[in-house]
Amino acid sequence: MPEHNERERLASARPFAGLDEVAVDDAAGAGHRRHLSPGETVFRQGEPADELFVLLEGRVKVTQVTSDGQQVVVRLLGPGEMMGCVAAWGGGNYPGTATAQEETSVIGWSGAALGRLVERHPAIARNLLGTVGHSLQETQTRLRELATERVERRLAHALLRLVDKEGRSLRLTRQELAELAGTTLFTASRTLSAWEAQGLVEAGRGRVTVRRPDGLAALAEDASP
Amino acid sequence: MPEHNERERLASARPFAGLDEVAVDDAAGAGHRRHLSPGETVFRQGEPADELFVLLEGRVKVTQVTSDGQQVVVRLLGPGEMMGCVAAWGGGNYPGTATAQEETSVIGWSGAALGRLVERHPAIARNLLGTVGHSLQETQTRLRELATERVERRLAHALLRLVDKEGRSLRLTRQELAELAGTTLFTASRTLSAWEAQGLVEAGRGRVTVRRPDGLAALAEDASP
DNA sequence: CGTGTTATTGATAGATCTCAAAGATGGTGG
DNA sequence: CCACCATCTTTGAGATCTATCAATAACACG
Repeated sequence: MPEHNERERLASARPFAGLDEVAVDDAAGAGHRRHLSPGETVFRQGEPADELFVLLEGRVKVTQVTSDGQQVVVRLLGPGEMMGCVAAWGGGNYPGTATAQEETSVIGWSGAALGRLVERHPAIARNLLGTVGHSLQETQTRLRELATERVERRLAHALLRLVDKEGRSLRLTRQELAELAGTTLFTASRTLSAWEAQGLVEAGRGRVTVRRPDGLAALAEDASP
Repeated sequence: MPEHNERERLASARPFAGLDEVAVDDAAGAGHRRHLSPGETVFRQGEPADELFVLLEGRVKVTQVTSDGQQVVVRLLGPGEMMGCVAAWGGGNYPGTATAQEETSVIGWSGAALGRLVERHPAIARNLLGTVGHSLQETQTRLRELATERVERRLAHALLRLVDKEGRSLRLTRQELAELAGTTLFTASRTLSAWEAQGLVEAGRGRVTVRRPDGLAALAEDASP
């Protein structure tokens, strides 16, 4: 409903950063909105990737499942972030599933609409490239962590990344945290318990509050406690 | 030396796929060549990312090291592939180190030159986006594998990916294979020994030949032997 | 106050890493 | 042509982390 608010959101979203009002309005006009309740999906893994989305309001989780049912959290998104970028270059199918975590609204553009938009405002192309590239770097970093680091450190890194994006009060289950760090619910729970005993975090049902980010950072970087 | 050959290489490289001759020549003219012997680096982790490169000839390995010295192979590149794409959007520093594995020649463009090139030939922007996006997808897949799969499967996947790109005869050490799959030299060696006993592969010093890709695929996908 | 989800904790087994030692391999220079 | 060297590889034994399984507890919600 609040058009004004929506434009602000778009203007602060990565793909449209630094664009003038005209361009943002043009983009806003070309896209179409969609509202989702918790549990509904923006797109599903394997579907043809025909649209690119920007999250206006709410939180979205992007997951990938293996053939045998195991799940990984690929990304957690907050307002202003982009998803489904495969659509931008006609890349076939969505590689993951995007699920709303709370009341969420998104705005989406079809590949064709996006093409026209980029033609009118070439800066968008550069922004898109930067956004995707940024994701690539973050993913490569996670890859390196997963390949070389122990579970406790990976958990610390995962939490710290979330704190950077969303603040110290995080709303996620142990299961989700585990999938982010590539471990199991049980190990995540044990680790959080230990950290809570050390006063590093405060944990509740579906909730983790980081008390001492510096303490976690020490765990994540260094070896010694 | 062979300008003709070079243009063919560029034209078949992902960032320039589908472009007309004029554009390819323009790109070739704007970039500058560099030759590297085994062990020399195209760029190093942490250096300011000022150039984007396309590999014309040879093989290049991109690695990332952790603060405590552990190493991961982020990518292995063959002719026509792109590296250092961070430079395309002024993204700060190279996240990894690119090392020549054999006699190698590359062509590079500064961020500014690339900007001008994209202005003259907008299709390049779309190609770049597609290339980076493709890397992102592949990286996310590896991430999922690393998070959910056992070492043997990860090794199988790593080999299969290489076979797809370079054929059945691969030139890599156990160490490199291990870093690709996120495991140790020792486990990689043991696994290859087992596979060799089953006739799946043939291994030598710095060399792996895949005899039965289907057999590896069965290991990688399914659970049963 | 049930009821279903989420979290905790313990015991156990198994995969994988670590460390150590020895065996191949291929290139190089005398 | 051969001996030598650095590098790569194999294999074993033990330690350790982490997943797995099972049982219980805490929580939120209608």
